[in-house]
Amino acid sequence: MQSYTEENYLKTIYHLAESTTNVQTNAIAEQMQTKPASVTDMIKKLADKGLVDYIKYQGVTLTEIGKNTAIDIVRKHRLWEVFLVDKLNFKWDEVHDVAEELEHIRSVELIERLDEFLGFPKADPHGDPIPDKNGRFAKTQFIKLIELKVGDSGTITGVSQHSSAFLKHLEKLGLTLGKQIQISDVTDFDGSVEILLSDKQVNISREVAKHILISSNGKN
Amino acid sequence: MQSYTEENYLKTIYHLAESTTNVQTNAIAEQMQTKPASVTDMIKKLADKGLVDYIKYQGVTLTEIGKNTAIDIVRKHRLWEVFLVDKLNFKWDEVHDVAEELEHIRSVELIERLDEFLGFPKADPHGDPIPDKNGRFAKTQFIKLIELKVGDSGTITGVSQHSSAFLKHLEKLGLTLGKQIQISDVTDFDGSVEILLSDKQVNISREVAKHILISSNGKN
DNA sequence: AAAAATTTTTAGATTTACCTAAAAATAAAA
DNA sequence: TTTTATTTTTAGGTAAATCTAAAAATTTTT
Repeated sequence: MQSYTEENYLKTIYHLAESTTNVQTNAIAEQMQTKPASVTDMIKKLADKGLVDYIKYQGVTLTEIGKNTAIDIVRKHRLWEVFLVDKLNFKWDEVHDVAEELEHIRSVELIERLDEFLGFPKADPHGDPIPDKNGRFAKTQFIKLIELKVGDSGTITGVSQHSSAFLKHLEKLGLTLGKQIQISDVTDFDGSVEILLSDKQVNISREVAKHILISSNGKN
Repeated sequence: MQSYTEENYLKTIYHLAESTTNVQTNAIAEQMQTKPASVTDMIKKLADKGLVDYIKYQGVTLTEIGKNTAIDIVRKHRLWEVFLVDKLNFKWDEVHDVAEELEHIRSVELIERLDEFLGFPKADPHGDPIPDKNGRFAKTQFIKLIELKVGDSGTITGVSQHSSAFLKHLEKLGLTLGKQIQISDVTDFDGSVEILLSDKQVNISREVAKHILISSNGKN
C-alpha cells in the first residue's frame, strides 16, 4: 500500500515515461512542483519498495509492479472524470482537480462498481483511454492537429493538455470531442492553423494546435 | 483548510459531544485508536486554530466554526453513503469505510452536485439525518428499542452502530430500516427482547436492542 | 482529608515528506 | 580536452502526526 504522495510520484513518472525512456529527476520535480532533492529522496524510497528501477544520475523507470500501480491510478482518475461529467454535469474543464483527489480512494470494489455504473466507458472526457481492471487499454492512434497538412481532415478525439484555461478556450471555439475538422490553411508567419469546422472557419494558434489530437480519417 | 487528520478529530469530537458536554481526551483517543498524548497534541493545535475551546484537564468543546466544519464532514460522509447504496448497489454494511475516505474530498461544487444527483436525500442508509448545505438538519426524535415496553410498537428508522458485523446481523434477522415492529416480551434473565416483525417472532439480545432506533408510533 | 486510582499533560523521539545549501557527477561548450 | 554549465545527489534541518515513559492534575475511595 502506498501513500498518496507515492501514488502521485508513480503517476507522474508513468506520464513522463510516455515521451522518454529514462525519466529525469528535474522533470519529475517540475511536474510535481517540488524540488529535485525531494524527488531524489522519494525515488530512493520507491526503489526500495521495488516500484522503480533507479541508477544514480541516470533517472528512473517503473518496474512492472510500479507500472501497474500507476495504471490503476490513471484508471481511477479517468473513471471519476467520466462520473463527474456524465452524472454530475461538470464541464470537461472542471474535473481535473477533483479527480486528482478522488483517484486516491482505495477500494477495488468501489472502482469496479463505478465502472459498471458508468457503462464501462472506454475514454474519459478528454479522450484519454480508460484502462480496464486488468490495466489493459487500446494504444490510441492519435495524430496531433499541428502535424496535419492542408486538406487533411479528421475527428477531434482527444487533447494533450488538461488545464482549465486551454479547455475553456477550445469550448469557446467549438472545438470539442467528436467534431469533424479539415485543415484549410497554415500561416507561415506564426504557424497558426486555419480549420474548417462545420462550414465555419476557425483560426487557432500553433500552441493550441499542438494539443489537439485527431483521429485522421482521410488524407488530401 | 484542515488536514484529513484534523477533520477526523473534529468529526470524532462532534459525535462524542452528542452524549457529553465536555469531551474527554481518553474518549477521543479510544475512538480514534490512538494514544491520549497524541490527542492532547492535536487538541492544542485545534485550539490554536480556533476550532475547539480547551481548558487543560477539562476536555474540549467545539467552537461554532469547529462545529460547522464537523457538520460539513458528516454531511459529506452521509451523502457518499447514499451514493454508494443507491447508485452503486453497496449494502448498508459495506459503505462505512469507503465513505470515511470520500468524506475528505474537498470540493464544495462536488458535494452540491452530488446532493442534487441523489435527489437531496434527508437520511443516509443507516437512518442518520443528512445536514443540508447550511448545516441544518432535523433533530431526529428516535427512541432506542431497548427503552420500549411490552406492547409498544414503531418503525425501525435508524441504528446507532455502523459496524459491518452488527449490520449484517440485523440484515439476517430482517431488521432493516422501515420495518414495523412490536415488543412482545422482555426476558428478565438476560434482558433480551422478543419482537414481532411482520407476523414472525424474532429474539434479539439486549446489546442489539440498544443500537436499534425506533420512531415510536403508538404506546401500549 | 489523605491515599489510591485514574486521567491528562509534558518531555523527548520517530517517521514522512519536504526544504536549503553545498558537493559530486554528468553533459555541453570552448 | 579542459572549462563551464547543468543535473543530481548528499548532508543537515523543519513541520506534522505519531509514539513511550514519566510527571502533574484531577477524581475516587477509604
